[in-house]
Amino acid sequence: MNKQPQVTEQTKANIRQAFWELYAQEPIEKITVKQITDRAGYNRATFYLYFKDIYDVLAQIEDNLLDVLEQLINRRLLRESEPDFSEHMGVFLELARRYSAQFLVLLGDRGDPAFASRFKQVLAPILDRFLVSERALSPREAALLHEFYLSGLLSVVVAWLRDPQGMTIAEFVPFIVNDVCNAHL
Amino acid sequence: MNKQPQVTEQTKANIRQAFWELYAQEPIEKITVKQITDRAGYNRATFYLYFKDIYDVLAQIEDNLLDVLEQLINRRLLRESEPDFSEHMGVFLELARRYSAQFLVLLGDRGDPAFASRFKQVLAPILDRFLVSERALSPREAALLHEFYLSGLLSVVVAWLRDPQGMTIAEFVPFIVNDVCNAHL
DNA sequence: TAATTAGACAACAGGCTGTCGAGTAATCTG
DNA sequence: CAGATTACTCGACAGCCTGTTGTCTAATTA
Repeated sequence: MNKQPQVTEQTKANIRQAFWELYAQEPIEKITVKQITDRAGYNRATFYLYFKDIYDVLAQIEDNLLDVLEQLINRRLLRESEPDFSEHMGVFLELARRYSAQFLVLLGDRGDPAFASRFKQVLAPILDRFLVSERALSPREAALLHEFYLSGLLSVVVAWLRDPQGMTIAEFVPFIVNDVCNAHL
Repeated sequence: MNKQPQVTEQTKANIRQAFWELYAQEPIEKITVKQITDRAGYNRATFYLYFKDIYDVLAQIEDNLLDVLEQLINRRLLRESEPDFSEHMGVFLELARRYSAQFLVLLGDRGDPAFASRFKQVLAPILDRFLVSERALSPREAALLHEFYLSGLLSVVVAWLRDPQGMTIAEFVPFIVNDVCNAHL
């Protein structure tokens, strides 16, 4: 029986955690490997056993987060034969709440714009199922309308996450459906 | 007559230009002062006469861009007693086109998320004049709706800029007004 | 013409990065 | 259970980048 890999995983997790605590406080370009390993309690060289550089740590965290999102979408949302927007929104908002600490940092002012792009790519197929228009749009117009809703919805969800004293999911969903999206659902 | 300041300004402009050429190609954290000054044809130390660090160069470029935008808004748009959304949009799109190279980089995947925030703050007062809702919204709801449109419109404009072969301003404005925003104008 | 100022630079100290080889502890094998 | 092997961690090194200081040159001023 091999017990070592657990040590490795624990070490990686500790380093990721230390990185994340720093990343929530200061921009990534000010963070040094020494800061991270000091905080995690390892030698600086140990960092390089598990990560290529500091951006690799961030990438792993992002990949993991997008994986969770993708699983949710593929397993719970895209399978339904009669999709319901409110239900989809509710499910998504629960996930957003659970990972709000990460989302708020990654999508915030010190965050990673590339993450926002990837996030939107993952969400795109869901929006496709609901977006309609009065008038028949050209492919180009449809793509732009899609981009509008994708960015708008993502931003409004982030704004909602930023205000923990604000609306509950039960209040927020009908607001989105009735007041924000009423034109194109 | 003092001719020196012109030399200074030219030097700064050369350094800014060299930085920008690099920034369009690679992420800012990979850029070194040496790269910039080599490209601009100065000694590395000269850089520090005019800029605090590399982020200071970016900040100056961003400030300048937001200044231009703010001037446009204060002088041409907010003064009108009977504002017209289509006209505002058209004026804004001309500016966006003129500076599209900068906007596309700053608002793109390798860009600066803080710039997007500041950009939206500058645009906010304009949107305030046009955004309405069927139902009376609470302040919290109104803020969220505002955020939705601000982010959505900015993203759709960026998507439009990315596609130079795409719609003209004359085609794009009515699309925005009639197909995208029809619910809340 | 002499003094002052602006502009540019070479050189230095200090910090961070990425790597390599050595050391220690845990696991496997005969 | 003893010796070999593997997993894991660390100290140390070379090289690059940063930010600053003092110096040199050329232009401006008096």
